[in-house]
Amino acid sequence: MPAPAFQPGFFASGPQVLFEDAEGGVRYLPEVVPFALAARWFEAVRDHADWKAMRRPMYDRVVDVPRLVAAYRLEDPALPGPLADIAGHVRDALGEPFNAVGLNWYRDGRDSVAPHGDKPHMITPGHPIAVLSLGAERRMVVRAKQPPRRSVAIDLAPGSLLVMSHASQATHEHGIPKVRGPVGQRISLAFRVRPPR
DNA sequence: GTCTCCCAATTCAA
DNA sequence: CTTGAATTGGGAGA
Repeated sequence: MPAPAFQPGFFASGPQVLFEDAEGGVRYLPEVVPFALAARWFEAVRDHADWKAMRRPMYDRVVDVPRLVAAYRLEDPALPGPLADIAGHVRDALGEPFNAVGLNWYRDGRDSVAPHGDKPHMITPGHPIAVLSLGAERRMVVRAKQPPRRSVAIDLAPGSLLVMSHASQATHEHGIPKVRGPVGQRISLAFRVRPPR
C-alpha cells in the first residue's frame, strides 16, 4: 500500500534542517505565511519599496548588479507598503528582535546573487538571519567554506522562512544561482539584528 | 586617508 | 555538458 496522500509531512514536508551547529544551523520553515497572504505581500512590496538598480565595474565594462535591492531599518516610521506588518509577523514567528531588513528582487532567471556570507557588521552574535520568500520559488545553494565544501540546495517557496544562525555566516556561503528557462519573479526579505550604527 | 575584502561576467580547464 | 577557478576594479567598512 502506498502511503496515504493526506499523511502530514509526507508530500508537504515540515521544517527541514540543512545543517546543524551550536546555534541552530540553517533551517527551512515552509508555510510560515499562508500562500494567499504571501501573494498579496509580494505585489505590495514589489510596488512600494524604493528599489535600487546598482551597477558595478567588471573588467573593462560596467555591468548591472543582477537584481534590484532595497534596505530599511525597522525603526523607520515610514516603512513602505506592508513592511512593518511583515516584520511583525516574522518577529513573532521567531521571537527575534529584528531591526533591519534587506530586500532583493529577482526579476527572472538571469537575476542572481553570488555565494556569500553576511558580513560581521551586518549581524549580531547569537541572533540568526531570517529570509522570507515571496513570489516565485527559487533555488538557494548553501555551501560550507571549508573542505570538503559540502553544498545543499533548497527550493525556497513563497511564504517560507530560511533561518540561518549567526555562526553559519562565518562557516557557510549562500547564493541564488542563475537558472535558464522561464522563472517567475521572486522577492526575498532578509531580516537581521544589526548592531546600532 | 589607508588598508582589506568583496562581488560582478566571461573564459578556460578538468 | 557541467562545474569551478581565475581574473579586474570600485565601493564599503574598519
